[in-house]
Amino acid sequence: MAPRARLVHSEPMAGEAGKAETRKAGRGRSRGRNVRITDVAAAAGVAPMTVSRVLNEPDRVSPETARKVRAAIKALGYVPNLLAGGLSSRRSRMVAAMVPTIASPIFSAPLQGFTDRLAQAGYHVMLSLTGYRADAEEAMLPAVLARRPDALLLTGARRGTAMRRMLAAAGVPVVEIWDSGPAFDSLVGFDHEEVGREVAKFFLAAGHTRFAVLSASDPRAEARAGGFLRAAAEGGGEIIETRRLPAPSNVSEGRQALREIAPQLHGRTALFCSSDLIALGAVTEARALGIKVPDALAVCGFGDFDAGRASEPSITTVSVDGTAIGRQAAELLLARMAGAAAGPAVRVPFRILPRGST
Amino acid sequence: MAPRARLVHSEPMAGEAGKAETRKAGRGRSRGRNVRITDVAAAAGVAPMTVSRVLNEPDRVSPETARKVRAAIKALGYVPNLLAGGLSSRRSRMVAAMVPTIASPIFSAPLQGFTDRLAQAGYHVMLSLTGYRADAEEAMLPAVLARRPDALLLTGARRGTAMRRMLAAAGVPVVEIWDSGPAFDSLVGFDHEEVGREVAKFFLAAGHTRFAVLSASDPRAEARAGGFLRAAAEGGGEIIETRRLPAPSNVSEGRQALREIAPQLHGRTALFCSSDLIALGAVTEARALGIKVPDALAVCGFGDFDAGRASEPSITTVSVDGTAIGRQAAELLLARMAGAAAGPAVRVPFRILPRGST
DNA sequence: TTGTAGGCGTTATCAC
DNA sequence: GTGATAACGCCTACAA
Repeated sequence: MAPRARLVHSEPMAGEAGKAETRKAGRGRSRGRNVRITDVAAAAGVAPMTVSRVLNEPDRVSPETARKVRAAIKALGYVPNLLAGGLSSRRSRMVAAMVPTIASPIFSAPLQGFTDRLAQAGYHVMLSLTGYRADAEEAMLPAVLARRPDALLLTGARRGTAMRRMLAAAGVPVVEIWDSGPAFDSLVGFDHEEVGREVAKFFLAAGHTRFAVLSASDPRAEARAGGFLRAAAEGGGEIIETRRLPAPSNVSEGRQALREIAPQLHGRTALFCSSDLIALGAVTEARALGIKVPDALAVCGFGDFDAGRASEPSITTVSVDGTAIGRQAAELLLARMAGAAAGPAVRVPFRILPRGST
Repeated sequence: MAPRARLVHSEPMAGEAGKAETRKAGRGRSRGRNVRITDVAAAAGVAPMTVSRVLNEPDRVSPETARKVRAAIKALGYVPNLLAGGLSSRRSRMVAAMVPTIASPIFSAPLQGFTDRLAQAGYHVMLSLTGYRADAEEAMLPAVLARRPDALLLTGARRGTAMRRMLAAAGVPVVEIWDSGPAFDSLVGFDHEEVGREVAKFFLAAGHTRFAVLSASDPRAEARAGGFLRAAAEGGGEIIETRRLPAPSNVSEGRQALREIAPQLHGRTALFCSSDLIALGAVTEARALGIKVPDALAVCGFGDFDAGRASEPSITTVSVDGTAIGRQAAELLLARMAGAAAGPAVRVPFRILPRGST
C-alpha cells in the first residue's frame, strides 16, 4: 500500500538494489519522485490550485470536488510540502522558541503550554536552547530567522540593540516571557524584583529581622534576590548571608550551600531561595544539621514545584503558573499573526503560598 | 542601520504610515522587498551561485571573492531563506522530535542533549508533544512530515503498521529512544523489563520476600513494573500490592499512593517505584506515617533525579544517562544524514545506585 | 574558481 | 467555484 517504501530495516545491503531505479530529476537525496500537488490534481481531474484550496480553504470548494480531491490524496499518500508552501505564501507556520534550558520546570512548563497551544492551531515550534548566556541567544538568532518563523518566543526581556535590530528587521511578532521590563514587542510575565520585595514583606510581617539569600546566577533569579535584599534592608532587617549558585539550580546545590552558610546562622533567620529546588535542599540540610525549620530557619522558595509541595515540611513558595504563561504567549502570537496589533504587556499574577517551612 | 524596521513598538498607529510604501510584488505579509541572494550577488559583483557557495561551501571560493561577498551580506543585512534553500536542495536541515512531554526530566534530558548536539551541526529541532498517547503521535505525524524533516526522533519503540508505513514513505532516518524492542530503523535505549528484573534481583539478594510496586501508567514504566513483578515472583517473593498512577508521575501522587497502600504493608516490604519522584513521595509519606525506611520499607526509584539524590534518606535508584541518550541519538542521525547505513540498535547501560532508602 | 539554466512544490492573483 | 500564470528564493547540474 505504501507508494514508495524507501527504508529497509535490518537489511543493510538491500538499499543498493534500488539505486538503478530511474528518477525524473537527479536532485537531492531521494530516489523516486515524490508525490506532488500536480499528481493529486491529475488523479482527481482538477487543477493544482483546487487541490491547494481543498487543503487550505475547504469552504471555497464544492463538496463534490473536495471529495474527489481527498480521495486522490489518500490514494496517492500525498503529504503536502510545507517548505514549498511556506516559500510561496511567505508563511512558514513555524514559531521559534528560545529558552535557556528545558532541564528546569521553570522553562519547560511555559514551553509545554506554548507548544501545546500552537500545535492545536497547526503551528510547529522550533526549539533553541541558549543555556543562560545572552550572547548565545544573539549568536543563534540569525540561524533561527533564516527559517522564516512566523513569530518568536524569547525568554526574559531587556535585549541589546543588536538583538532589537535583528528582530525588527525580521518583521515578525515577538513575545518575551517570564519577565517584565522594557519589552521589545509583546510580553507575558511579571516583575521579579517585586516578587523578592513581597517575600521580604511576608517575612517582615512575620517578625523576621535576620535575612539570607541563596540565588541561582541567572538574571531573573538575581532580580528576585535583589528585590528581597533591598526590601529586607529597608524594613530594618539585617542581611546575614548572600550566596550564588550555578544555574539551573538543583536540590544538591541547595543542600551544599546551606551547609556552607550554616555557621553564620545564629539567631532566627529568614532564607529566600531562588527556586524551590534550592529551598528543598536547604530545608533538608538544615534538618540534617539539627537546625529547626521553621523555628530557627524559615525558608521560602520560588516556583511552586511539586517536590516542594509534597516535602516534609512542605516548602513555602511563590507560585506562578508557567504553563499558563506559555499558553497566553501562544494565544497572543496567534492573534498577532492573524493581524491584531500589539497590546500592552501582560502581567501575570504571582502569589506567596505559606506552607510548613515558614 | 537596520535595512527595514517593520515593527514599531508602543506606537499602534505608526504602522499605517508605512502602508503607502511601494512594493514590487503584492504577495505575502511583508511590505518592502526582502533582501535576496541576487541582491547580495549584485552588490558584490558576482553570480548568485557564488554567494550560495560562500555560505555553504566556503572552501570552494577564492578568499578575495568570499571577502567581497561577506561584506555585501553584512552591508545588506542579508539573512538566507532556508525555506527556499530546503525546497531546492531537498534538505530542510530540520529534525523532528516527538516526545510525550517535557514536564518530566525523563524526556526533557534526552531532548536537551539531542537539541544541543544538533544545534552545533546547524540543525534545528521541531518539537511535538504527544502526551503519552500513541494515537496522538500517529495523528501528528503527517503534519510533521509535511515539514520535510531530514530525520526523526521518536520516543519508545513498538509502532503499529500505520506509523511504520508513513515513516517508510517519508524515507528519512528515524531514531527511537528510551526503549528497546523492535526498532523501526535506529534505536538508542535499554530494556525496561530488564531494569525491573534487575531491581527485583537486587531486592532478593538483600533478603526481601515481600514486594510492592507503584507505577505510572506509561508503557515503559509498566514494562519496568512487569519485569520487576515477574522476577520477584520467580524468586519466590510475595506480591503485596501493585498500583498505577497517572503519567507523568510526581511526588504528591507518590505520597498519596503510599498512604493508600500503607494498610497492606505489614512485614518488611521492598517497593519499586517507576520514578524517583514517586519514590521520594513514598519515602516522605512512609516517614510521616512512622514506617521506618529502609527497615520496614525499602524503596527503589528510577531515573536518578537530583531530588532523590539529595533527599534524606537518599533514594536508591536506577541510573540512566538521559542526556547522553539524546546526544547519541543526534550523533547517530547526523551520521545517517551524512550517508552512513543504519547500524545495530545501541543499548545504553543502566545501573542500580544503592542509597539510603534500601 | 565562477557562471548559466532550470526546477524544487506550492500559493497569490487575476481571469473566467 | 475553478483554472492559468507567475512568482516565492535558493541550489543541483552542468558548462566554461
